[in-house]
Amino acid sequence: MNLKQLSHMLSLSQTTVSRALNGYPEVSEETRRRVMDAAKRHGYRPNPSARRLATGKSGMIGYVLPTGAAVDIDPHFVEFLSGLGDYARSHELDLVLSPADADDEETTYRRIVANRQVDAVYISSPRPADRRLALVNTLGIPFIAHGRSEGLDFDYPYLDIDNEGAFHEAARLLLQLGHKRLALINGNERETFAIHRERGVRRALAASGMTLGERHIRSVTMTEENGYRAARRLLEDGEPPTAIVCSSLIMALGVVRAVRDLGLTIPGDLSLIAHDDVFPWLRPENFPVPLSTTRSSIRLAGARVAERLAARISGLEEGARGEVWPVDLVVRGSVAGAPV
Amino acid sequence: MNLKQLSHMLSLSQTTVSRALNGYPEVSEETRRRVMDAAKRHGYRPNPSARRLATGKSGMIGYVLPTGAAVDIDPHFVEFLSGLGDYARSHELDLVLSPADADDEETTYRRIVANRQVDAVYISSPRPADRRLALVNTLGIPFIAHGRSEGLDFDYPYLDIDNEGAFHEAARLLLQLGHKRLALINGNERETFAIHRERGVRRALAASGMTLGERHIRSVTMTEENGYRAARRLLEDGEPPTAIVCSSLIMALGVVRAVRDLGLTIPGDLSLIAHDDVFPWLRPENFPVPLSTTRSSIRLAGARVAERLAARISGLEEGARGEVWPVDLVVRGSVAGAPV
DNA sequence: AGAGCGTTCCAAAGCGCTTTGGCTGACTTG
DNA sequence: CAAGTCAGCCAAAGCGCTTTGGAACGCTCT
Repeated sequence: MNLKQLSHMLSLSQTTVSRALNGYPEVSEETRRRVMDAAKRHGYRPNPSARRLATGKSGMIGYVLPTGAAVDIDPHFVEFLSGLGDYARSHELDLVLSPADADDEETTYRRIVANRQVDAVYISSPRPADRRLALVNTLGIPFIAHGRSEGLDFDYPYLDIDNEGAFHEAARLLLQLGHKRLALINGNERETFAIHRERGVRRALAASGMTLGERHIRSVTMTEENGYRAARRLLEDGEPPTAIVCSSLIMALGVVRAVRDLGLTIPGDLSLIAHDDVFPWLRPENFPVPLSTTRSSIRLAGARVAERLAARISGLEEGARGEVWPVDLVVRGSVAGAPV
Repeated sequence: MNLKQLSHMLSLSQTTVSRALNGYPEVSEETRRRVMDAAKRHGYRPNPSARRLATGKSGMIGYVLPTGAAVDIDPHFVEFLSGLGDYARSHELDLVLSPADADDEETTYRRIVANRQVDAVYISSPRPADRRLALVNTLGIPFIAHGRSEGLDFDYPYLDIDNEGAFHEAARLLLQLGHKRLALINGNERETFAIHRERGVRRALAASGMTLGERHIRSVTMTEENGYRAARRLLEDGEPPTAIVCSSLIMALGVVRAVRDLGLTIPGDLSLIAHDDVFPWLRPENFPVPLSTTRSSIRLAGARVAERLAARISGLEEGARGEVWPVDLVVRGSVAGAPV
């Protein structure tokens, strides 16, 4: 059943039927109703390929997926996707993942824009001066960044959580509990979120007249193993920290293991707070000692990004609106006063 | 630059240019070369929307993503995706994720097929008598299942690992080490892979004249918490197992925690083997006691599925070819002889 | 020389939609 | 009452590609 047949059936022109269906004003209400009815009754669905050729709109949102033998997709991605899907599903929006060589994403961005394969894209975890943002900005395709960049000479729309605030609060709590030696096990230092978190911790320390020494900060890819190594190095130091703030639950697993291996205890010898993006399969309350966290559902962020992307596509949202979500500090058993 | 302009430029018809570019035989080699040259020089790229309308082929592969508030996407998905992307990238194949209500995926499958949105789909972890397989099979779209179903009255192409064999080997090893009380912490019992794994364990036990008692098998969703609970229930039983085979690394985390909480040790009191899909961020060799595993890279599977999907799209692969990959049994410190 | 054939190209008809630029007829306006 | 306005509809021209059904040409063969 295509437009031609449907319009013939109604003794109307394709023009009128098309307009009736797409809510254009130049068609009488009665005709519109008649058309809508017939369309529903015959299960007419406009052919997306045809519509796409005619309009240049695809009804899909895009994501360029960096791949390569040495590239690991962040496990958070799947949760973000869940949220995105939650929204997209109810709006018949599809998501197209365009795998790209991690060393040359630009080509892929250009391709999907030139081909008009998607109506909008989202960009995850932009780094400082992220080239992808500059690129999509000049290419003129609607987009939203999940996370922020720094040092760009233009504004852009984004959704981010208050990483700095979250880690500021976490550090402040630890300081209030009397800890004098704080350490930070952070994500890769090239990531903006890691920079913000470090900033938060530094700000809290500064407020108490302290600083974060070189030796008390580790920036690594967020794996269990790296968490372990970082923690060992910190704890085996001459002046080991009495409290650690850690950028992910997965790394926290490694920290806990290191603490055990060294015969120490949480929170007796070490207080620990980690950031929790809320995984269904690994929950901080189930850590050997329930883990205090700065919590923010990455899933909700996914849904919100999808929603805003849809709004941008339909022109409801414009400009470089930034949105920063507050982060909860959830205190559980893993923090205590500094050891004497 | 479109076909019309290019052909005008060459003083050829659109037909000829199109055929030259697409490798049809009815064009002379000289003309083809001339066309190819000009196309490359002017950076001509056929408009995919137009091509798609004309041919009905989209150059994309599809995946229906079940979503919903209560639905969690399997974290393995992201690794599978990595592999898929590795292959797809080099072939300019995109992947479209169509989010669907988890309770009604059928509508979405019908839509993407009717709309010819994708040239092929893959279906993950089919369950026994999986309706999706029956559906795509009748809809006639090329597909490949990652995993197997059971009890279907037709054959279908799939890629699976030898779950039964893997768990058979794991159980056999434990039996050889003198363990008399084996337990299995499995994935959801409705999943085919869980059924196969159970079958493998039972077969090994049967070969030694033993059986797997009701109390010694747990089938749960694969989270850390469920691993913990299952292990506690097993180990606090009157006749606790001396060895556990476990369906995932994430659950194994929970098992290890339970063992600790109960004041037991691995492998002194309990031997443990888990299945490892190979995550970059959680490695069995880094468990408190290095974990023995049945190992199979889900990432490689993703790449292979993409490859076969591409082959099916281009007609190079046909029929219901099944492919079963062997699984490595990697022995590490977590297994030992049965306690006396 | 004329029929027959294979090669190489072309014009035009799709694919199914949106959108431009009118056309009609009824209704207001001075 | 003529001119202007406006709602409501339509024909046809795109969008840029593939593919069908020839046509033209040069060749071989009888």
